[in-house]
Amino acid sequence: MKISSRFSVATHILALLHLEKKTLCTSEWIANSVNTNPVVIRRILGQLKKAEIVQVRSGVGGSFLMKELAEITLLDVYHAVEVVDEGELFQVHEGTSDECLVGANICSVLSPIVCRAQSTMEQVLAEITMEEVVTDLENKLGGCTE
Amino acid sequence: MKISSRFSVATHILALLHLEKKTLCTSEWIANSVNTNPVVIRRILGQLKKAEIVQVRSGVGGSFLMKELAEITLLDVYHAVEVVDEGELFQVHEGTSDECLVGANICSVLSPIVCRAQSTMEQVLAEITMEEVVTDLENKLGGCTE
DNA sequence: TTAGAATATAACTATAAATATTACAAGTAA
DNA sequence: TTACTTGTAATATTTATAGTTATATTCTAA
Repeated sequence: MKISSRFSVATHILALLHLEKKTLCTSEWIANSVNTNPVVIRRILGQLKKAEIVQVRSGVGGSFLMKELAEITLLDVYHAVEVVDEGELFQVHEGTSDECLVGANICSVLSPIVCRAQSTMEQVLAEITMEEVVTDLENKLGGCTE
Repeated sequence: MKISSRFSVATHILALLHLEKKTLCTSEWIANSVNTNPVVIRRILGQLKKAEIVQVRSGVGGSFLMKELAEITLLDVYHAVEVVDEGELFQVHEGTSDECLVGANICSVLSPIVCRAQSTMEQVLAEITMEEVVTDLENKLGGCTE
C-alpha cells in the first residue's frame, strides 16, 4: 500500500511554478519535467486550483502560484490532491460479530488509535512549507536553472 | 488509499486469542467473529506466526499467543502483516527529468520528509501494546465473554 | 492404522485505485 | 480563422486487496 504519487507530483509542480516564472508552464511542459502524461498534470492542477493554491489560465495556457511558498504547507498539498481521506488512512474491518466482546467493540477501540497515528503523521506535513522544499532543492548542485 | 484491514484483523485475532483461552480458536471460529473467510484468517495467522507472535497448531487446530500482551506493540502487528513497506508509505514519483533542478532533485528532497512523516506515525503504534487494546475492549459493555 | 478435522498454500475471481493514454469540446489570442 | 491550450470523459493496464474453492499435509483419537 502506498499513498498516491499525486502528492509528490503536486509538490514538484508547485516548485516548478515558483522556479520557472519566466517559462510558460503548460501541462505539456510540466509533464516533461515530471515524466508523465499532460493529462495527469492537468488533473492535479485542477485539484490545486480547487484548493486555491494555483491559478490555471485556460486558452493561452500556463499556471501560476496564488500564494507565497511559505504559506503553502505540505499538508495543504496533501489535502488538495486527496490522497488520503480524513480519518481513513487505516482501513478498520467492519461487519464483525456483535455477539462477541471483541467483534462488537474492536472497531471503536482501534479507530481512535489509528486516527491519532494518522493525525500525527499529517502534523509532520503541516510543519513543512513549500518554501523549505524549494530551499532544499536550491541547495542541491547542478540542474537547468543554475 | 487505505492501509489494508489486515492490520485491524490481526489485532482482532490477537485479542481473541487472549480472551478466549478456553475456546479452540480455529481459523473457522475466528473467521466467524471477524466476519470473513477462514483462509483470510489463516493467511494472517501465517504472518503472525512468521513474526513469532503466535503459534499455530496444525492437525488439531487452534492458535496461541507466544508473548504477553504487554510485549506485543501495535507496530509489531503492523510490521508482521506487512501493510506498509519500510520507508514506502508515500510513493514518490520517479524517472523525472534530470535536466531540470526540480526533476533532478525532487525525489532526494521529498524522500527524507515523507520517511519522517511515516516514522512519526509508526512511533504512535509503537507506544501502544495489545494489553491496552484488550483493556479498552474489556471496558466496553456487553459481549459474549461477560 | 485409519477416519476426521484442521492447517498450509496454490489458484482463481472480483473489485477498487492509480496511472497512462486517446479523444474532443471549449477558451483565448494573434 | 488558426493554432494552441485547458477541461474532462472514456478506456486500458497494472497492482493490491479480499473472498473463494480445492487439495495436500498434519495430527489425534478411536
